[in-house]
Amino acid sequence: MSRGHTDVPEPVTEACPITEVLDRVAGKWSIGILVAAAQGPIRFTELERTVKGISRRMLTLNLRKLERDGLLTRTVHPTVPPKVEYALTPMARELHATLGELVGWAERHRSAIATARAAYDDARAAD
Amino acid sequence: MSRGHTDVPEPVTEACPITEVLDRVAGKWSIGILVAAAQGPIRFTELERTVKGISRRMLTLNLRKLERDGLLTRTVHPTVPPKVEYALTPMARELHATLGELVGWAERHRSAIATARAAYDDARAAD
DNA sequence: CTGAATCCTTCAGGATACTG
DNA sequence: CAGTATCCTGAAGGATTCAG
Repeated sequence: MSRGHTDVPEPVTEACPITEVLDRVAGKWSIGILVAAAQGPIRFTELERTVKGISRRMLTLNLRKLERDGLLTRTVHPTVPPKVEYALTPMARELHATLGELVGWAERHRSAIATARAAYDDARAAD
Repeated sequence: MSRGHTDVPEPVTEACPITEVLDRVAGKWSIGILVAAAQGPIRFTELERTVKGISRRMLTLNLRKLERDGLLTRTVHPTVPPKVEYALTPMARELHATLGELVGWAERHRSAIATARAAYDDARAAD
């Protein structure tokens, strides 16, 4: 959350369920991981390859966060070499489905947004 | 987006509509503003009071971003003192509705997540 | 009232090397 | 293979001041 260096009591803002979801899904990678794991159980290295651009460190941190929130299960197979599989929990599958709605919105309005931006930008460019 | 200081071409990851939405709604405040404005046209100072904890700077920056993306309209009333009203566009209303789905998810699983966390945490506490 | 500008702190996240 | 441990940078965001 991070509220800077001051320490005002922050009277409101909490108890907001939207913030709750977003905090869970925030960051550059959480969703990518969720999507990659949606296909079925997936291994660490597979994730590293599938979620393009992610660093090993960020992958680990995000996996831990998602696991902690009960969105991912981590299964260690005591073989050698080690094999660890991550899978979505039912709760996470629901989330994944709901995110689909957002994707729908994004796809429907993608071009409208691009247009709005262009308009806004060259309205200011015309100073 | 910020990809750190390296400059790898980043072959994939883009064209992802989820990232598109999230980028638009990301940050601590965008959603709060959207929600506050969902009630109807709202003035700068009202937003400052409604979105608890936001700084004037962040409010301005986020308003500009949302306006640029075509999610908010900004209407200046040439009175004195100046009066500026912000309102959601139809596109933003749709988004607001869709976000409701996420809120639903959050509310349904809020306690499950809390439980998962507690379990995870004291599983490690028991080293 | 509605901002824009400046300065400063915190933190997410990248690179890399090392371990069981 | 599946991580952990360091170190470092850029961006987000808070405080404050100035201006139309």
